[in-house]
Amino acid sequence: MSRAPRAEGARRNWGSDEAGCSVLHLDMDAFFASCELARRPELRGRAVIVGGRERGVVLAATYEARAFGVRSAMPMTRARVLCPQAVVVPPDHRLYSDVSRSVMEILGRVTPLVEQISVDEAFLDVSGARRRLGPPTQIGASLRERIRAEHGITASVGIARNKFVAKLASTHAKPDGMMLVPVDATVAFLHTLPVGALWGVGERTEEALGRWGITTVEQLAHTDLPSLQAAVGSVIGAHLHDLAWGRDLRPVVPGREERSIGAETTFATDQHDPLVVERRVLELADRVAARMRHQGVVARTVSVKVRTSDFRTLNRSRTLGAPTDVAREIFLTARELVAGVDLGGLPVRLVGVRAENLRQREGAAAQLTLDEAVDPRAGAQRDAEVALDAVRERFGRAAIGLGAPRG
DNA sequence: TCTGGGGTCCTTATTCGG
DNA sequence: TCTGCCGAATAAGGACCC
Repeated sequence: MSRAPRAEGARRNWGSDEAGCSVLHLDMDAFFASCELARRPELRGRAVIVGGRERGVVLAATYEARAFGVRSAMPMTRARVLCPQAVVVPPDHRLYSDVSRSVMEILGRVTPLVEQISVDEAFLDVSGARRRLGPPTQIGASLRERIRAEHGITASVGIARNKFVAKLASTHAKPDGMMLVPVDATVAFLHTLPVGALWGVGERTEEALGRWGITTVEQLAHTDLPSLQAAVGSVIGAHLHDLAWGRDLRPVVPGREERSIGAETTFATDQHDPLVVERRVLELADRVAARMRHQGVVARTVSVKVRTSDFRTLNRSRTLGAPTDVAREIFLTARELVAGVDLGGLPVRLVGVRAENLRQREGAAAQLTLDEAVDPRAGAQRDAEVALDAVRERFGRAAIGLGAPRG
């Protein structure tokens, strides 16, 4: 699912010295599509695209589909034109997260130092596992084999001295491969790549660098820092310069806490009716709050996102007096924020609700109790929503919805 | 061709209290 | 009491990642 550009020149054997290379990046190939193939083996060998309906984008495509130019994040309409014979499968996120959890368990048997960075990839620091399990390449090979045997999907592995280089190595090992970048080959490897391969260089930054004549990592490495910072900003400039020389001191951090929880949806057709938008905001607030309660967190800030038909995106946020995990409170705040957005007369394409400034509910308990003392209904509302959680746990999400509060 | 949904982080402007 | 300055928190937007 990675969109980072690759360089054919970088796809070669860079040597076999594993000394100092303890960071392993594991990335599952065409993950969503691989999961679908694993449960429907009759699709193997065919062009398969996982993606939504009319207004969706490609979430994953098998390599057979990619041969026709299909890429992830491409609008489905375009993908169907490029590859009309492809089998299109709607996404089943429950399946993918189940497989993901199981794969992460496999990784956890190697070392507790596993940092999951998305549903389909993770970093491992195997420095402590070498004596027990052998060199990193051996650990990588055995992980790939176990994932294939248990789930029928392939994963690629990059091994290097730090996270950033390991990630680039796995990208260039795909599909179904493994690449080691020895410490003393790191700079040579990086300097075969275009700037767009660097983590943090997207379309805009690539453009900005291009205006300064910088199109390759090697050129970036040899650009003096002040010029670089003038081109892309001081923080990003310094960061990219470090990366271009293979310097990345970020450690592998297991179990990072989430900073925000959100939900958003695009309407099937652009929406003029504010009541329909409001109804959707309620559903989203409900989903967000349920997830917050499930994870035992409360939020101090509520933010909304509105995208108009011309694809302009507007954000509004408000920090609450006291943290909450109650859908009703999130909804009431979100509704006000959305109502305050100047749409310029345009219909709404997308609306989203996000809870930010998260903290554990435990630590915030005193504040919550105080709040409930001021307004006892807040406690009652929360109790009602917890009861809803229990019903949904037994009968499914669709079993029961949250009523729209008045006022 | 017409652009999802889940996030993180950075930048800049504004506000507010001391 | 007024002014200026500073730092922290907030708000909005944007780039980026998978």
